Amino acid sequence: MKRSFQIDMPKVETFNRELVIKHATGVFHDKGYNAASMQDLVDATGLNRSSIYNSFGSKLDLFLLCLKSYQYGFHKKTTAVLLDADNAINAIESLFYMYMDIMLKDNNDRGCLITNCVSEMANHDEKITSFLKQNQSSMLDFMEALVKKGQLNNNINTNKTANEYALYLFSSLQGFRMTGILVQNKKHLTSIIKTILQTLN
Amino acid sequence: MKRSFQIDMPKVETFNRELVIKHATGVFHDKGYNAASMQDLVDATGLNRSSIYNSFGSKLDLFLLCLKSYQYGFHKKTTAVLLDADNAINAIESLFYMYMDIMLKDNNDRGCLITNCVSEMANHDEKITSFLKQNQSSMLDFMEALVKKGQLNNNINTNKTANEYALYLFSSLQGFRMTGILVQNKKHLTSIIKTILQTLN
DNA sequence: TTAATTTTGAAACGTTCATTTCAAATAGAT
DNA sequence: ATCTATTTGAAATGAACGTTTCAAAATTAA
Repeated sequence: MKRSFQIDMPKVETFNRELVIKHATGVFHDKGYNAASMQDLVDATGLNRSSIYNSFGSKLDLFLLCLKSYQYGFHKKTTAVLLDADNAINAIESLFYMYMDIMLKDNNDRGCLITNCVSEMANHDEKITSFLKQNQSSMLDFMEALVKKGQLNNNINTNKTANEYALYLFSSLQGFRMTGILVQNKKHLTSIIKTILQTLN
Repeated sequence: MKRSFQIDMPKVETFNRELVIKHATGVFHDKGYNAASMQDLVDATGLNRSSIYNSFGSKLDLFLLCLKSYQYGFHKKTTAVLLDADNAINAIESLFYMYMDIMLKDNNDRGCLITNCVSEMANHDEKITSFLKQNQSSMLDFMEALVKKGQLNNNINTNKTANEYALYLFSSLQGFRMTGILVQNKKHLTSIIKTILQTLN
């Protein structure tokens, strides 16, 4: 990592870092952290064992990068959805539908990488737990801002505070993602979304 | 397993089968399936390696027994809660509070063993997936019957069918259990429960 | 071309994994 | 006491694990 301090810059990384992380993310997403072996990652990325360690540190370090990349991917998709929506309730609804599309795309959905990570690793590794808490916190902030806007524009009722609805939506979204792993039925999933949102109207 | 066909019945199992499964369940619940090693199970149960294989088959077989035992434990707790409740909406609420108590009891909740299993293993192993689907199906049936009763007694509104509310509650419960892993805050969890139930009134 | 630095490949590291093996100890039924 | 089937303990199995090592190949600035 002293590359920028060097005068010479011989042999530089040849592989596409983003692509490698994308492939690694696929492995972790499909198998989970513990069941994903270094050999799986070697096979999926096309990189050599030692190259992975050279460039990414350890399996856990690589996993953390995948989590962050996944989080960023969500962030990008989300802002795209939000720009399209004319009001808060539609934005939230579109968000759920965006997830549903992802869930139904693969025949065997493996759920949300981050939610799976909560289930598999929360309160075990410190770095992971710290990431998960930060992720949760930013998700809640995001939801709260969205609800607050909806309440100001009278799209969302004020039976509960924005903070309370944010917690509810956060919890509901996790449940929805979990449910979709086994319920691969568009009608059922749509019904769940409608019922989740019913209380906000 | 030909024991019952034998005339003689020498040396019989000495350990308490239920207790062994309870201890094994603790390990699986804490670490997840993949991260739980046979050594962990040997340590936790006090049984010898070979005794575990003799009496329970494989690690996966033992895990399946733990899942079933966990499911049965839920069933027992649930029926106790239901007998105490005077109406369906109270029953559902008590159910969520029952979960909350479990979640707050341990400082570091590890979520629901079965939900974690969905996240870690669904759509991988056939036996596991079959168990999970059966569990989901019976949970949905249970919820639907409860909601139907509530709707008959005018405790639960008929904006949605009992089947739709069952799906919603099932999804919500999973989300609630996931959320509780990182949100160890009674006020927040209580708020989530209230918001989940608001739509049924 | 040379010097500098990284990637690469292949092998090996020591550990841990789930599972098996088997002789010895054990205990119920006769 | 004897027979019979099972549990038990300890060791061993081979495979897979994450990680390290290191010489050779590769690449680029000078």
